[in-house]
Amino acid sequence: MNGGVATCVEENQTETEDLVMLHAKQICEAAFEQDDDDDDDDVEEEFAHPIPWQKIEAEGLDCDYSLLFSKQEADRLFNQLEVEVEYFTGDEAQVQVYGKLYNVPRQQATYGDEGLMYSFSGVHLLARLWTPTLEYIRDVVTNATGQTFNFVLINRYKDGNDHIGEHRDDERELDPTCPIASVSLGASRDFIFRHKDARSGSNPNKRQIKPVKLELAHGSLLLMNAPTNRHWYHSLPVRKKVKTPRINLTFRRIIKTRVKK
DNA sequence: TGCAAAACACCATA
DNA sequence: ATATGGTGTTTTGC
Repeated sequence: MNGGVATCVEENQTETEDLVMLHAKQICEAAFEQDDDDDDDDVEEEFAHPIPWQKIEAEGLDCDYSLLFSKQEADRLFNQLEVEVEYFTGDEAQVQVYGKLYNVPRQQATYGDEGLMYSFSGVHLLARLWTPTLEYIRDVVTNATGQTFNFVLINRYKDGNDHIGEHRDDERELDPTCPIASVSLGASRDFIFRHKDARSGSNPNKRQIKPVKLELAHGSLLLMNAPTNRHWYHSLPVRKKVKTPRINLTFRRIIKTRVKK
């Protein structure tokens, strides 16, 4: 994940806010340029075609982005997941905020190793067993990153109205040394990081830190390395123009906790 | 082209 | 984890 890094960072055009925006198309072009004539003869076969990674860095933020799947394969994986994945329904699809119950504005599912417990919105649940497609994607991600994962959270955004608010991923039961690997399939969506000290409210230490905006493309992989999750919140905002679904898979390594008797 | 309305985005709040 | 409303910006359509 340290291979040739193309500079695709461009300042946003607006004068009111100059945020960093990475455009998927540029990343895509850079990736394929890189791939064309890069055949080193003396590397081992399985590493003969390393993926070009785009490094994304800011104060306390460290991510790597790449196109992991061709359009053809990403299409195939998307279609298979649309058949295979069983999403939460009923209570598990609801959340209570300020005393009111809401349906979460997306669909969610969790899969992982046998018997793996995880906490979600305060309750402890058992992950479903991996499906063949999920195992395949997990293994491709492992080959690309050298990291192993025992759990995946799936979020499905049926269109641009589905979204997720600003949050950090719960660290308590996550292996802090393992990055979170986020695979995107389907509609391309904006993804926004905001530093915790840049958030408003009663923050005595409020600082002016620019958000980092990415566009997560069909077939892409975003690696969120430590300590990103400690300092930066992230969200997937509403985008009314988006009319087609996106499936996001976040692979994690969960530390198995002792079950109380 | 220029304007006004509609749609969208962002932030604060509950 | 949310939706909602106020405010400011961008897009649309005439």
